[in-house]
Amino acid sequence: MKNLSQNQGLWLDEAAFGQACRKAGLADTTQRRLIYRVLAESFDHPTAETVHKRVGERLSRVSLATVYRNLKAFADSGMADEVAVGGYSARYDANKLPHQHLVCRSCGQVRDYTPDPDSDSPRAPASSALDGFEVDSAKINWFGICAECAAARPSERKELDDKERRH
Amino acid sequence: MKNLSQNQGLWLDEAAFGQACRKAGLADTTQRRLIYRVLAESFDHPTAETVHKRVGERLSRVSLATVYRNLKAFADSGMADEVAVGGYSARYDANKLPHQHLVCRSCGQVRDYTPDPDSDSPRAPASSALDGFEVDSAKINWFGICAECAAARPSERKELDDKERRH
DNA sequence: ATGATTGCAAATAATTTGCAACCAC
DNA sequence: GTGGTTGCAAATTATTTGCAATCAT
Repeated sequence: MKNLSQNQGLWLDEAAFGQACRKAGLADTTQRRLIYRVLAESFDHPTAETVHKRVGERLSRVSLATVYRNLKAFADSGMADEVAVGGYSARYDANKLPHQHLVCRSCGQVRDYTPDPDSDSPRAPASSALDGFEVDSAKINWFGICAECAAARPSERKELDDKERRH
Repeated sequence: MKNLSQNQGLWLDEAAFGQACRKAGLADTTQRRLIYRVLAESFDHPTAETVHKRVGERLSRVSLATVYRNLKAFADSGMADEVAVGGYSARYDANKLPHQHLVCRSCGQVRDYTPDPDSDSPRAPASSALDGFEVDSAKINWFGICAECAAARPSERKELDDKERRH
């Protein structure tokens, strides 16, 4: 597990977490803290199930329902984002710095991609073209085949979990 | 219902549909045809439930399972796309021309947005930055508040269906 | 103290699947 | 004919919810 001191602004440290909770009207509980910490240190955009598994590997007996409730609470309060890439289950991401995603059609992995600020970022749509729709944020996903899957001959490719399918 | 003759390349006409089915190894059945037609004439990125409802308004008794099976078949064969915007259910889109989506956080509606080809489109990531990931397509969603929701005072805003929530 | 949060189990929602009858090629 | 497709009902999977006990403020 990565040390929290390596944080480069991607996630909230202990103090910032407490502050964010207070601002959102959320109590600062052991479970909540742990769920957030696990999410913040996961770079694979885990589902609720996966977060639950990882929380379980660590410490306490946190119920799956609590994981669901908290991931949603984080998303509602802006402490984390939902990543919608297709697939039956929701994925979450604690990285609040602007970034995009690379989604492999073969194995389903989701990687962060941070474009070069001035050259690669899509410009927000000109508001003149939107008759009144006010854009406040973007979610950009690039689909393709990751290096590992491309390297493996098709027959050897890591199969998608059923739950990851549907792109 | 819009006349198929208004098609401007967005969807497959009768002949092209048959051809696409053959290429994908799919039989050309009444239900399949009808489901595709309903999807192609829907501009709101409907869920399977919604497509099923619309198919039912039209004609035959097509089962929900068949709608699910076919929407997935269309997506697998490239005849349609899944639109992942968050929310519990999958949405589908028969429009194969490159475009982006505007998603209202308040009412959940999903609108097409076709950027000005040279100015607004995001450039594909430079492959040098992706260590081996081969991008083949993009899905771009802009989130915000639509004109109708912005106009309504907050209390009057059309509430999200539970199923539409989760952005 | 008071209200938010948790765990558990039961409920709901979305989607998939097995199988026999049926339709397209 | 033969294999793909459909409808139906039952099964699965993901997520939510009610409620009593417990924790945070």
